[in-house]
Amino acid sequence: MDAHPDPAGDAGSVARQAYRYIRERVISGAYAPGSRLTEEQLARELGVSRTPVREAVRQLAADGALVLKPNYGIFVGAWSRDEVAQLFDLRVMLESEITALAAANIGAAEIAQLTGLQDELEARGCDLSPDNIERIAAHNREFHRVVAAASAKPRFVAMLANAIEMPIVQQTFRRYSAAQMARSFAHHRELIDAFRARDPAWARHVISCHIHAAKHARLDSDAAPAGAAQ
Amino acid sequence: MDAHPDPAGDAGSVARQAYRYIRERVISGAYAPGSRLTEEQLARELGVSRTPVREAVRQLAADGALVLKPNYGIFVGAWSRDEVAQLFDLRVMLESEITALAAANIGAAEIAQLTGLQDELEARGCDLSPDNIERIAAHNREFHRVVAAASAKPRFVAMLANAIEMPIVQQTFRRYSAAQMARSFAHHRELIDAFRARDPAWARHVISCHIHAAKHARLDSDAAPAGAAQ
DNA sequence: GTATCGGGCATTGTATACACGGCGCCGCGC
DNA sequence: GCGCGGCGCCGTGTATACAATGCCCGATAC
Repeated sequence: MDAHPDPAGDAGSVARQAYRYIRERVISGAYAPGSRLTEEQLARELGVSRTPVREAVRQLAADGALVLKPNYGIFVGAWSRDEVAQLFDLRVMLESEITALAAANIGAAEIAQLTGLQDELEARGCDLSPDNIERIAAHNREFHRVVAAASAKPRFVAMLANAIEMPIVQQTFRRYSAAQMARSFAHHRELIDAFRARDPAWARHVISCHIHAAKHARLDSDAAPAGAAQ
Repeated sequence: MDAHPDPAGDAGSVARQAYRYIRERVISGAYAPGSRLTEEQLARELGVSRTPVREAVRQLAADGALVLKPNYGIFVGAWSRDEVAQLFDLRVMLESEITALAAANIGAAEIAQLTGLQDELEARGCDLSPDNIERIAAHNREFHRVVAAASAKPRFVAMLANAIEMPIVQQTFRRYSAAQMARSFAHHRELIDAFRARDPAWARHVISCHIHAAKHARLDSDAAPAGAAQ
């Protein structure tokens, strides 16, 4: 894996690469929730020494992706169904306020940007294959990021979002049905309309619906995961 | 206080000590905002090697207390007046919701606990000497932590609070006048009464006032002292 | 005088070696 | 057979050595 260390596109330090690698494995479920890891094993997997691995692991522990037991071990984070539900409730609070702010402050350029993003999103939306889902998720994050930027407090909103992102992103969005995806897109469209109307209250309620729907999609997909391949 | 989501490492660990030491120096202003630090200097100050210092520094960067420039240096976090104001606005959002939840869920035991804390707080309140201020601040944090615990989502609320704590705690609360302190205490008392009445709306508005007052106290205290250079 | 290029140096980034501490296992005693 | 204490192994915690990187600043050309 490090045998081909892209000479030109050194996409960051080794520690950063390790961070992304481990994070990806945690999110995708390759490391089972609650399971134990060791620094040395990760170092071997990545073909690097323990030092950058330690750095990545500490960072992921701060994100909540891993839990460290001092002088003992590293464990993959695990959240109960109830905790995930709590987290979505918190997200409703946060994003409602942020989106209302955005509706009051947003400019025409940003609305156009959101429209463009949503066009691309829907162009891809028909294909639900795993790797395309990944691209859709990325676009979706970008959409929400632009909304956060329009709230006039982008830096701190990002910090908050980061603090609670991990338990939510783990496995989310990968199991959306076509109907759920369609509803999600409809919410985005309605949100853009609310922005065009500069109507904070409308925007607030749209985003509330959006996240509530996501919450239940997630909880349902946790409950009935049998069929899908990992 | 075990519930405190402090970064990994047991209390005696060198890395943990380094974390607390540097954090304290940043908060107290011993390291001026925006100034540059080096790992080696910090290691010498603490009498340890760079390794645990690096760990502490990374943690503090995640907290927002420090800013790292890759391959170059470590800088103490600095926030503009406007950013601090934004942060307090965000806190109003968050704590309003959390406090309203707490008002709906809180039990008699927790109300008694808050009352006890507030009694202690006011017993100390007359003395505004710097080291006593520190104790008052600790009690104040504990008060708000108990409220968060009553919101039925303590773990994630703590994560959120942690994410935005640093720019606020830096220098805050140290310059409260006697009148401001008295008002703060009055808010706490009123909040307890709102909890007794199980009135979420009342509690929400009390905490809003509380944080708005804190915001302006902080902004004024930033403006007043000799540091007019910035 | 000013802009640009290149070498030196300070500082971070990574690897390796060693120390410390906890957990589990085995043997002993009861 | 069961509980308890010492011992060894495994894994993290810390120190040190070396490599790589980016800024600072002087030299040089225009």
